[in-house]
Amino acid sequence: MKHTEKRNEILSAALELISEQGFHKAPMSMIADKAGVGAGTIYIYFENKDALINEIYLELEKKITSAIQEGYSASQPIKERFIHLWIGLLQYIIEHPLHFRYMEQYHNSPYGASLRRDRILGKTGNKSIFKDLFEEGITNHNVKDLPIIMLFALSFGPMVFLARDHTLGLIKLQDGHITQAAAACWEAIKNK
Amino acid sequence: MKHTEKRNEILSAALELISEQGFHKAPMSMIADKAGVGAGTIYIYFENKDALINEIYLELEKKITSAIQEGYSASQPIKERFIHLWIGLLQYIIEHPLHFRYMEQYHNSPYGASLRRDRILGKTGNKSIFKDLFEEGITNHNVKDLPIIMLFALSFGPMVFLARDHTLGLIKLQDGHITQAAAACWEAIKNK
DNA sequence: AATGGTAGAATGAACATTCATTCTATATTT
DNA sequence: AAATATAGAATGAATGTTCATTCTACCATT
Repeated sequence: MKHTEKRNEILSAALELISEQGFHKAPMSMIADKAGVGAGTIYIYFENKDALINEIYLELEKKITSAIQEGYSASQPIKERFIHLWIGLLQYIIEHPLHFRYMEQYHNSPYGASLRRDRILGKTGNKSIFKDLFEEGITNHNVKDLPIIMLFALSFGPMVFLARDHTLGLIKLQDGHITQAAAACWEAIKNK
Repeated sequence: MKHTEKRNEILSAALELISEQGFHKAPMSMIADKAGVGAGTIYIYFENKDALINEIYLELEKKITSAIQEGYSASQPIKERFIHLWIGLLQYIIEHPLHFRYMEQYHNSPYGASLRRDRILGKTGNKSIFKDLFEEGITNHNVKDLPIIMLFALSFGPMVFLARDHTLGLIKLQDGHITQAAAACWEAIKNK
């Protein structure tokens, strides 16, 4: 087995266990077993458990970012672009429940809190496609002139709730529901 | 110190530590210290750590439920009632950041996974002020005819995001922001 | 002195991490 | 080509730490 392959085995074993059981119920020994690898081997590929956890997060983020860009056309009206991105992201979440559960866990842990703080308060070239879209919308008076972070909350808060309910089986999201929810979020942020 | 007092000392020490550090970084010994009590004493008042954790959750739930009912006037128009409840709940969260952080932790843990928000939603016959309001709105065509759980997501998803950002110090919510957010949520669910 | 309640030390289980040893694949020599 | 040497990768038992929970000696009250 090649170096990269083994690394990926470890990453995906950890992703699966942590998503399903949480950080504390996913011991390194169990991750090693699931990856078909010795416990010590993990430490050849990752400095420690924290590093492994952060690495998984970064990889998921990369995948999600590239997934939602797909089919994005900068030439469309802003409303259509917003709805395209919103639906694309929710679609991704529904198709990758483990990824979503992992991100949730991460965000609700010290790991995620400090990362988020750095991202938002630090000024290190933190651009995102959504941020760009919101800024454009504010400039052109298509979107309410609110702090970006509030626009994020209005757009993604409902999405996360819906995704959670869906993965928990409390609701079976139909295409119609998704379209309606996207439109409702647009109505929440659009300028009247 | 009376029996009830000591019990409360333990509950509030645990609430504070767990809110700030998370379940696993809040050892029983530390809770005991903070409560000014021996470690073993906690086991006189609570069967084990799980029981303590669940008890805190139940007490918080009771407090929050009664707090949001305050000043609620069933005779007002539905929009005003919605905004009153929404702002009241966010206000409570802002004034009790520890309570909010605790609830968040709990929901994102094995403990809370089962309970979930059917409590607040009143899925199990348990009357809920929100559910009633949404149902009334749908009947009278003031609110979009969507599944209750979606209306819930649209209304409270943004609130949870805002509260999280606020308690993390990422945003300082002004009264104006809160009012605007409440109005935006109403716009998301109202019938056009 | 007997009772009831409490403190905090003792216990043992779970876990992350380390490290001495074994294995494997490639290079070097014959 | 076969035989041997070597680097570095992999292993998993051992270690030290952190906890939840239990146990015992002590204190206050009667």
